[in-house]
Amino acid sequence: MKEKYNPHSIETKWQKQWEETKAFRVKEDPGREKYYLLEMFPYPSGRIHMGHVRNYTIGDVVARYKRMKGFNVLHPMGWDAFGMPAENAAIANRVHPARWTYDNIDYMRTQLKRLGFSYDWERELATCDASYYRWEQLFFLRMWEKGLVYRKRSLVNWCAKCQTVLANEQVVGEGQCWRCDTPVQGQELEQWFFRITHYAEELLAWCEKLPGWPDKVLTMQRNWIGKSYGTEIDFPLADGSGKLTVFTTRPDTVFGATFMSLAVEHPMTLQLSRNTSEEAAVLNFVKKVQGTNRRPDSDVDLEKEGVFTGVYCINPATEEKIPVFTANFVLMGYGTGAVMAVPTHDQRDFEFARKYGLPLRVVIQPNGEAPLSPESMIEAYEGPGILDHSGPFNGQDNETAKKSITRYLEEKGQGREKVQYRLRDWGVSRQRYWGAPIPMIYCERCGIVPVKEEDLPVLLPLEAEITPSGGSPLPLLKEFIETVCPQCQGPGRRETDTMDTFVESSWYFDRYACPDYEHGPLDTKRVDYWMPVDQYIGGVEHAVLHLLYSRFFTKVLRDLGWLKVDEPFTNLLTQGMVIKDGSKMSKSKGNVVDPDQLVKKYGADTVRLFCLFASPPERDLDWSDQGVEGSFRFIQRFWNLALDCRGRIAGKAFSPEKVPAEGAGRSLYIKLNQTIKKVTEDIEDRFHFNTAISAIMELVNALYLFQAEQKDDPLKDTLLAGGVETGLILLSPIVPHVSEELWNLLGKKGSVHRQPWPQWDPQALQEEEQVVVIQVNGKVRSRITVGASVSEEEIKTLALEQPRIQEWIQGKELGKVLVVQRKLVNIVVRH
RNA sequence: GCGAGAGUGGCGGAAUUGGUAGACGCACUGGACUUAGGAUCCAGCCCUGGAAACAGGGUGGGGGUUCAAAUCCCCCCUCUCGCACCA
Repeated sequence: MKEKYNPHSIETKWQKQWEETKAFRVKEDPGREKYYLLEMFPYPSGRIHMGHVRNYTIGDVVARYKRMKGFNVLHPMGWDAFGMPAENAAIANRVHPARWTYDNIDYMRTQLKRLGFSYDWERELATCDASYYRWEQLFFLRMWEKGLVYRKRSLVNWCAKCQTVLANEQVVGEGQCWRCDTPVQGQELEQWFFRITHYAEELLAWCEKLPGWPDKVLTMQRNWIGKSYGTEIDFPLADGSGKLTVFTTRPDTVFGATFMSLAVEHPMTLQLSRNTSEEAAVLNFVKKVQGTNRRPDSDVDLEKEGVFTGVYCINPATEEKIPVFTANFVLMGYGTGAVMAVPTHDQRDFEFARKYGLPLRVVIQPNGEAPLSPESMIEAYEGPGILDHSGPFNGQDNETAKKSITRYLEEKGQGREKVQYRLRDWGVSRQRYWGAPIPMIYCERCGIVPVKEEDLPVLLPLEAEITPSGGSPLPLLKEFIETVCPQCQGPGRRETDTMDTFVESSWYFDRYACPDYEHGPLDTKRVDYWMPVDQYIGGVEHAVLHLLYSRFFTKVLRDLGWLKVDEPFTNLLTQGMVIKDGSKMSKSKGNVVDPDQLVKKYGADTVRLFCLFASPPERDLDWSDQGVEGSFRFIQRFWNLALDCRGRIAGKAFSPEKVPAEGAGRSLYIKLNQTIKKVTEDIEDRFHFNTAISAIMELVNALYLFQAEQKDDPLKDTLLAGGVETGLILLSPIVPHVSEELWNLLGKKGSVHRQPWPQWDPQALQEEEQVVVIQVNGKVRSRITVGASVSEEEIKTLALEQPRIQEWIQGKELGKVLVVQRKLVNIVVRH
């Protein structure tokens, strides 16, 4: 009697066994080659979603595959456990964020275990544990000592809903909060910053040395860092009271600068207009601009506006007096917040000049075209050309002029070459409760004083009451705030801001190497063994956020002496989203598929199989309930095959020497080896599990036929045994439970997961008979089957002899006959 | 506007270096088994013509290179993602 495939009993049984035997625990072993496979850890939001299932299934297949290939595989899991949702839940359900978070972790852990992922659960960590974040506080102190942390008053991004500041990287779309989509407002606040700009050049340079990363991600990072070469030019104020400095990538156009524009936030804007007749107008304008959203809409450009500040400065090239404006389109956050305006060669300045009747002077004439004149121009000319109206530089081409004018200004002491980055420092202060406290103290006498290292951790007080208003309760908590200044022993006040949760996720992968280490953040010996991560897998939405921060942090920890690696992730796989009915799964769309229910209905193996089979990992996965049924059917099909021939193959050991030299047995053997090769290469080289699975399906189809047609031959039974067992091994990383069960039911010893990964027999692939396609003028007209020993010359002859081919070439002039690798013959004829 | 990626049957997707377009699966159609089938097995399944053999067309559109193009080159269209007044 054949057992029925019952996924639940099988899966519970093996999961229990893996758990009890700690099957996936790893130890550092310098004698073995390591492989560190990591998936982006989840935020414990309550339940896992299909995106997690997909991400972790992809990772698990690779981890299991690498283990079978003999690597010492680190495959850990943990929780990105600080963050806003816990506070929101606290308000909504009157439950403490800690309680909510740890309950979620407990539930989600069981969900992950039900999917059969091969994690070393002994390395599990949660970033909200003091045993984790205490080290982050230590990093903060050391970075402070090195000048990599500083406090500064500046214009920051404020999310009114989350009631906190956001980093530039966390402002997404059209200026919205990455978490809640609320439009972000600008606010002037004093904040803690990490000096990521110190590493701008290195972060950029290493983009060239990460061949295992997708180009898309590297491009996004390069653009985000945004390096450009240009010149800083000083424009003295006309009254001699100082100067304004601009950054420009077009120093070649400086002779055309007929006015200047300052950002409304530029410190000089209000200062210059003070006590002039323009003061009121400027003040008005600044207020008005700051009150509006200045991000241009996707389709309509914001109209350029500005007002005269009442003062003039001197163009250092022309020595002319030019007016200084403040304008709504000048950004304070880039360059110096002041720009020289060249209306003829910059579209924004052109529009501005036309609106306010400011003078235009053409200083670049396009090559070989009619010369430009200010009267006839309808838009700015931003292309290359020859200098005009530029004094001694007339006649130079503009690229040369960039250098010569910069040199000229340098000699005058009014300019210098400048490399400008778009990247700005990482604001890490969050006005939130559920995060790692920033270990700093304010003292009236000593100013800002770091907490002493021996006093770490600064514990997040768990007795805090979350207020329904949504603000952080920390500033209200006397026991927390009131402390002693470590320097003068006088009264001190603790920093109540917590750290951005992206700080925690910037080094968790290092801590997995030694999650239990108590003498420091990282145990050098273990971390050096495991780092860097060989393969990192996660969503592309972190292309600049988490992935840039992690790269930065790795370099910081290296420079602080805790790490030896320059980069954290050697290879990166960004998986696509899970889509249903044309859009991303979301509660609001109502197209969410619950992993729990699927596992309940079909079992984890089916869910895993479908996630891998439906599309290659980097593409979006289109969810299909019928597709899931198909995956379930395939598992059953394999189950039935294995058990149907259990009697025939029991105790029969496969050996390649016994394979028949020809016939159905030989074909099956060839198919088997083709499958091993295809599956191995698809997993190893490109993570294309979908095609790996198709190949196994083909093998199963072949085994079915073979089993039905080839009977009464013990030799064929051993071949069948070899086919079924190899199929099981190939499938085991994908559907681990059912493969282990069948391995057992077939009476095989040990665990299928401990089997070495099969190798293909290259001989078998070579000697295969080939179908050769015969084309006439590129169109397929016939096919012949040839053996391995047939030469190209013979194939050519055979092809021409074919009656069907004769019909096509008869009476025509025979041209070239091309033979391609025993695959194809193309006969060229003219008529 | 700039940058990146994609466009292949009714659907998800194959075709790895230019060499049989549509593997594998889903859906659908027919058949077998059956009291029954929403189980299982077998077969068919790009379009047009044809009973079939076969012929012609076909990978977003147009052009080109080549014995041969989904694949390479040029132009255009559509979609997705990222950045976006960056001086």
